[in-house]
Order: sequence, then C-alpha cells, then structure tokens
Amino acid sequence: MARAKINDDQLLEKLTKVFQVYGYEGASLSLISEATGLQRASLYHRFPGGKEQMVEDVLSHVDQRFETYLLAPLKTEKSLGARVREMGKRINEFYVGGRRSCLLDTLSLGKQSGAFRKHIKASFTTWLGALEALAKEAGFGAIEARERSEQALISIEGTLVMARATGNRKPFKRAIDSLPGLLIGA
Amino acid sequence: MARAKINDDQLLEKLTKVFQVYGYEGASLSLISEATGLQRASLYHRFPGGKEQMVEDVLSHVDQRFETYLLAPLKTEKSLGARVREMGKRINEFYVGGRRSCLLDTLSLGKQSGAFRKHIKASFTTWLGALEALAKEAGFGAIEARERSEQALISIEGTLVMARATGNRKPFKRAIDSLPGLLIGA
DNA sequence: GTCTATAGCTTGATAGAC
DNA sequence: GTCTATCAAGCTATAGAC
Repeated sequence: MARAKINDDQLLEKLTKVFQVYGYEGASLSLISEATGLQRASLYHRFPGGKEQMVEDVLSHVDQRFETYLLAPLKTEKSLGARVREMGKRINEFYVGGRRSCLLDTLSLGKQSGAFRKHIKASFTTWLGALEALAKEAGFGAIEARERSEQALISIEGTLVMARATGNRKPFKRAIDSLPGLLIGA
Repeated sequence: MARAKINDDQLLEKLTKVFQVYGYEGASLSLISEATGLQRASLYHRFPGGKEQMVEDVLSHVDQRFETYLLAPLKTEKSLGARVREMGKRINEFYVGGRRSCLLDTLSLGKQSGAFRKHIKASFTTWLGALEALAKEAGFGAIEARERSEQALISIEGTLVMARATGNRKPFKRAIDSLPGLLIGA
C-alpha cells in the first residue's frame, strides 16, 4: 500500500476540469493520466468502473460542491440581495470567469451521454429548484418564479457556450451581474 | 467513375447531423460511414482532408444555409414582425424543435477545436451581425441593438443546451417566440 | 466514385510485480 | 496504491481493384 499521490478531492477536481474542457469522448485516459499524474492502472484502482465511473463520481462531487458552496449562501440569514450576489460570485469562481464549460453541457454530448442523462437531469433540476425557491421567497408567484429561474440557468449556459465558441466572456459576466435583478427583482 | 450514391448537399446534411449529435471526437468514421452509407475510403475521396475537412465543409455549408434560408426572410419587403417570425420558424425547423444542438457548441469542445475556432467565431459574428442590423432597423440604438441581438443568441444557445441535457424543449420554443419582442420590441 | 483490404496508431482496460 | 507491460478493439488514414 504505497501512499496516495493525490487525494480524492484533488483527483476529482482535476477530472472535473478535464471533462469540462474535452467532454466525455475527448477525455482520453492518456489525457486524464497526464492531468492527474496517475498512470492508467492507478486510475483503474481508484475508479474500478473506468471512465464511466469517473464521470458519475465527478457529477456527484460537483453536486456536492454546488450544495455546500455555490448555493450555500442562499441559506444564510443575510439580505436577499447579499445572498444572490454572493452566489453569483461563487458561480463566477466555479466557471473561472467563463473560461470553463458546464459539465451538464459537455457531458450531454455523444454516444455515451445516455448513461449519465439521469444524473445530469437531476443535477439540473436541483439547481433550478434552488433558484426557484429563492425567487418565490422574493415574492414572485409560482409561475413567474419558475420562469425566472429557468431564465437564469439559460443565460448562464448560453453565455458559457458563447464564451467557449468566441472567446468573449463579457456576456457571461453580465449574466452573473443580472442574477439579482432576474431572481429577486432587485 | 461509378455514379455518386449521394450528392454533396445530402452528404453535408448527414454530416451536419452527426456532428450536431456527437461533436468532433465522438463522430467516428464508423459512425459517419453508417450515417452516410459511404465506406471510409469513399469518404476520403470526397473529403481528402479527412475529418477536419468534413467539419470545415459542414461549417461552410451551414453558413450558406443560414445566409440563404434562415436569415433570408430578414431581407424581404414584408413587415419587421413578419420577417422575424418567419426567421424564427426557420430556426426552429433547423434545430428540429430543439432536438438538435448548435454546431458552434458541439464543435468548440475538445482538443481539435482550435482548428475550427476561427471559422466558428466568424459564423457566430455573422449571425450576430444580422440580428443586430435588424434591431437597429427597428429603431434601437447601437448599444441596445447589440445587447438585444446577443441576448437572442444566448437564449437560443442556452435553451438548446437545456433541451439536450434535460429533454425539456419548452424553453427553446419560448426563446423562439420571444425573438420578435427581443429584436424589434414587438 | 465506390469498394475491400490493410497499415499503424491510440484507445479503454487488465495482469501482476513492488 | 502505484507502477510497467500488455491486450484486444477501435481509431484515422491509405493503397489499389473495379
């Protein structure tokens, strides 16, 4: 039992980055090996289920990061505005100012995507639900709260695609800045 | 010189679909061969530059389709509203009601994406320019016209990602229906 | 212009030593 | 837990017959 070169959290974060940049089929084991500093066989020791398990574990890890970090500010005692602004700051951090793509985008592409669809859909729904609850707390009715939270997610996904395709990250920044207005009307 | 099994236009449309669904790395030659009905060697006869040339040609073909079909209604003599609505109808058609992804999304992922970035960026800019011109014609100032056309593209890209990731195509339909309000304020 | 056959490399995955 | 060595299968691409 030699000592681990990299702990689980660090490993999953390296993997997250690789899947954000290359997607599922583009993320070859060679690439993953290079990014993590672990040889193929070591990767299979950590993830006996291979690439598919890597993706599942990455998705779960990101779910957890969202729950305990990105969306956590929403459950504090601060003002609605302060909560949304803090969440925006963390979302911006997570996507490195628009330089990284959303996993729900990059992993929903291609042949293998069916295997993760359930998880991806669930993650999306959870994220949506958190924003929706916030909009309701701000006084919006059920239908409007729903539409506004969807609008928020759509603008984030759309601007991330635009940032990747064109290199223009300003719309992403603007989308983040628009979150308070969109979600709590302020 | 045996007769062609499939003409250039039909071939490029089959390829478009494959790259929309699988992205660059996911679109293997076996998959392409199956989708087009042509064997590997025949594909290399039609595209001597291999997969990279296929993508370049697909992007150019889609540029042309946008110019001569999707965006063509904007240059007619009809009312602004009628023009935008007709364009929306054709955009919806092109993306098969949200069942297909945008190539600017699927091809900007992965290792190879650098090779197409220039083309992708140019296509994006052209599309944006057409919508911007329309918004200006509707009376919006330069800055607002720019923002509104960006917003239109972002909502389309974002809703297409959402449709792929969750299967929910309603936001895409709504984005199409919102184009008149967004671009000409009606 | 399409085909079969094949080359050479990369892929995801495994066996077994330390 | 990590490693080297190895495997079969898949990949992109090419040669040459019809």
